[in-house]
Amino acid sequence: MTPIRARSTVVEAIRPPEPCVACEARVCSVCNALHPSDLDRLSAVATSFGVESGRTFIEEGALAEFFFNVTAGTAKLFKLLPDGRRQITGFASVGTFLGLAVSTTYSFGAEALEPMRICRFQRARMRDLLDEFPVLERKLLEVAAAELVAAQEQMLLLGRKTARERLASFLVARAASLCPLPDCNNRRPRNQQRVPLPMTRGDIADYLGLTIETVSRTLTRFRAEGMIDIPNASEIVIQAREALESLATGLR
Amino acid sequence: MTPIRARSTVVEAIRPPEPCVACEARVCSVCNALHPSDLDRLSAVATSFGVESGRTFIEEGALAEFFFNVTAGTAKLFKLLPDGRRQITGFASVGTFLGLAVSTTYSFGAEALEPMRICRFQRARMRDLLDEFPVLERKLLEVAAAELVAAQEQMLLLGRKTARERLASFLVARAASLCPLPDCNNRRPRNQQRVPLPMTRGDIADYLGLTIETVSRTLTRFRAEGMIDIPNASEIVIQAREALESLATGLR
DNA sequence: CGGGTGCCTTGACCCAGATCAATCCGCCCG
DNA sequence: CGGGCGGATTGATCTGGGTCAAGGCACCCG
Repeated sequence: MTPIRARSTVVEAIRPPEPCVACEARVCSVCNALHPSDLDRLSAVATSFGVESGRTFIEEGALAEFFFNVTAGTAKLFKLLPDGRRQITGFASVGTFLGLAVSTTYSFGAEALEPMRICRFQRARMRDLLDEFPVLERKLLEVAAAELVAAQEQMLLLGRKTARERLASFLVARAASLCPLPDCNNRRPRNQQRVPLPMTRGDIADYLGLTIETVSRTLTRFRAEGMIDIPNASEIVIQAREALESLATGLR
Repeated sequence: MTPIRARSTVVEAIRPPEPCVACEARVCSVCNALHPSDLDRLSAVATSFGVESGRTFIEEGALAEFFFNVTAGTAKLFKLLPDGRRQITGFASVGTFLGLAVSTTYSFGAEALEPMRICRFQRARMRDLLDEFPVLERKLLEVAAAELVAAQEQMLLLGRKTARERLASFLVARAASLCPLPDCNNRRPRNQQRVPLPMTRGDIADYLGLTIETVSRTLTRFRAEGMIDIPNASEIVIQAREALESLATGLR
């Protein structure tokens, strides 16, 4: 309700937030590094707020005042060229920690794909918290290292993979991210796995360095080849995971 | 002289190394985070060794036993697809810290472009060191965050920039990396700046997601347009930095 | 000093994916 | 129920950069 900053990207701010101990997103976020008994220290510096779908809540180049932690929903992270060309560098979903910038300004923008709930920390206060809990800093380093590995993988995709390989990689990665646990119920059939795509074809294109048309055509062709099913535009069903996986890894 | 591991990628190993206090690379590396009086702790776990030009000293997929710190020379870091397609994810020069992998295996390979000297730390021992010196861990987090920002910039390049924009970005970035200091002597003329290119055209191509031929043609065209000079294949001279910079940022 | 080897450059041609241009489809709203 | 709207799909065509193919050039080594 009450916008916090001049450039209102915030829809609704609640303070105090639901306490961190009760946070459902905690298990899959950096906050999990803290001992439950220390969570009230975290709650003390966190502010939770909602973001409506389509809203930009991080502006590339703006003063980087906060760190963020996604507790619900999905966002796209992107960089822009002056003429409007866009590269989506990743999608942030529940548990994602955002804002690990070096500079004083954000090096990327973020826009909600779905209604979101986000936890926000003042950078300065976060610094204190890191001093207090080295285990949290270690966790952040782990997360950063993992993202770096993912970023390098994406460079390989963008620099050297064909359109078919890019789409296959994307679908396989999406499917895998649904269920990091080996025997999640969604994974049981392994094939027939339903993969939600909360982003538009345009977003997928901007993530994979392609055009909307190529994304659409390639998906249509995957369907014709029996590798996927497309019950509706925002969901695909994997029909031949092996085939997709070997395409994704460039095995032809 | 004495190869250390089975798969000998190491040319020469010296133990004890030149002590860290005397290391010329320290000022531009993470080791600088430590107080000089603590450097002997670092020396105690470090091993320095030389790598000859062309030698692969990190094998993608191999067990990640070490962290590395480059103290002299330059390496290319790359990922491969099964059919040999290659993406160079970065170049590591003096001060670069390598091996921030999450997994137990390296997610990229590294090959020396020039004769190198490298400092090596057992991962397990490094862990102890990080526990002992949180300031070192903080420094690593900073470095990782900076690399993440650079990786996102590279994704924008690979996904959305034209060949000309890619080469312009590359040359401008190389020129800037020569001299992080604002008034380094090399920078004085700002134009006429000599930029060494220790990598081959093939390496540049694999870094920018292009082919050798496109790299060569584009550089030739830059020369014809008066933006650069090419005294020899492994060096260019920037003649019109403004023009290159606006090309690099996509301003047409 | 000559021949070889590994880049690098240049030219001719080709093609994967971009661009341009209609539809189409699902969904919302009056 | 109809019409408008924002994606998504599909078709036709174009093109930037890839591929294939000759040389060229620098450097090394015998």
